[in-house]
Amino acid sequence: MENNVREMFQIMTRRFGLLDKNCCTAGGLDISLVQSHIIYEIDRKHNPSIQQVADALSIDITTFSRQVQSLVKLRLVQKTPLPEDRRINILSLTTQGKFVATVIDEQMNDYLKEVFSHMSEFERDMVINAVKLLNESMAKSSVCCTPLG
Amino acid sequence: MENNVREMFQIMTRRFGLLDKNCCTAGGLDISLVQSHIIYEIDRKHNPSIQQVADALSIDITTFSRQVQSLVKLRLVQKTPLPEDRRINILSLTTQGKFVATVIDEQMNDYLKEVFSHMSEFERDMVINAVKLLNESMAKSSVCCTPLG
DNA sequence: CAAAATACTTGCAAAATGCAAATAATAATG
DNA sequence: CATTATTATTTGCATTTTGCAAGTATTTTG
Repeated sequence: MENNVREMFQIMTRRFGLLDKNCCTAGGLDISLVQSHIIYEIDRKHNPSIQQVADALSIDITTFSRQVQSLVKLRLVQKTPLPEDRRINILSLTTQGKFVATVIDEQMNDYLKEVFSHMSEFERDMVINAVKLLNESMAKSSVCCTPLG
Repeated sequence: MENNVREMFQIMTRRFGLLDKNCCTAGGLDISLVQSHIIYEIDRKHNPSIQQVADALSIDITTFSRQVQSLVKLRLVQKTPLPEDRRINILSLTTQGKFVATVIDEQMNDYLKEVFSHMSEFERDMVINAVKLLNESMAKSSVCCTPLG
């Protein structure tokens, strides 16, 4: 039993990773896994800086800088220097970028809905509570993942 | 509430992905995320072929072929042609490879133990049941992840 | 104001990726 | 039984991604 716990988490993680990998074609563009995470994070945070998003996703800042450049080139993301500290660049989604974020979000929600359709309502609530609990516990953990939240 | 569901899953997935990213230094070697997944899968399956592992991990077969080559070079993995069909190469872990798999496994289990330590026993059981249920439902899903199990 | 710190970018060189094509072995067909 | 698929894996090649070291620009600190 104890032995299976890691296996269960490994499989679950891999499945969600896979889902991401298949993601995403949106608005006629092929979005990579990393790009979809970046778009998601910019959408979620309120005017994040480059550094903040890189930290949140644990991506090396130099790699991230270039990822942002390519998203800017695709006209999905905008960089705006912060007036009160011009070292800092604020990231935001363009209209096109918001559209892509919405499409990806719908795809993910459809998938989650489909997965939940194989459960009873009781089970569905249990799973949601469990994931919430897991996130809270991981946030408390000293081992990993402090930047996330 | 509905809105938060995807967010919860996104955060959870990212956290477990992160954990993997930090993983692993084992036996004096730095193991990449992809390598740790490959080692895990070879350990888990019984004498898998190259094709089988590539499918299980949804890695392009040509990329995977080269990943295996580098793991062979690191003396963590062995390729053995199958006698009854010499097109097929069976993968197995060397002693060193098994050691690395064990070290990674212990790290992951320690982490899970730490995460669960922030919960009651009741909550822990709920989370484990929920993850099991999730995996079963994802397996039933038509959208994603059929090769996994 | 000079030195240190912060936010970000660029130069490289190494690694990873994936399509197309090759090789090698087996299975299927006529 | 020779020929043609089919399957498993590898290599060529060109592109992309990655991350360290070093750079620029701006702000903070002493």
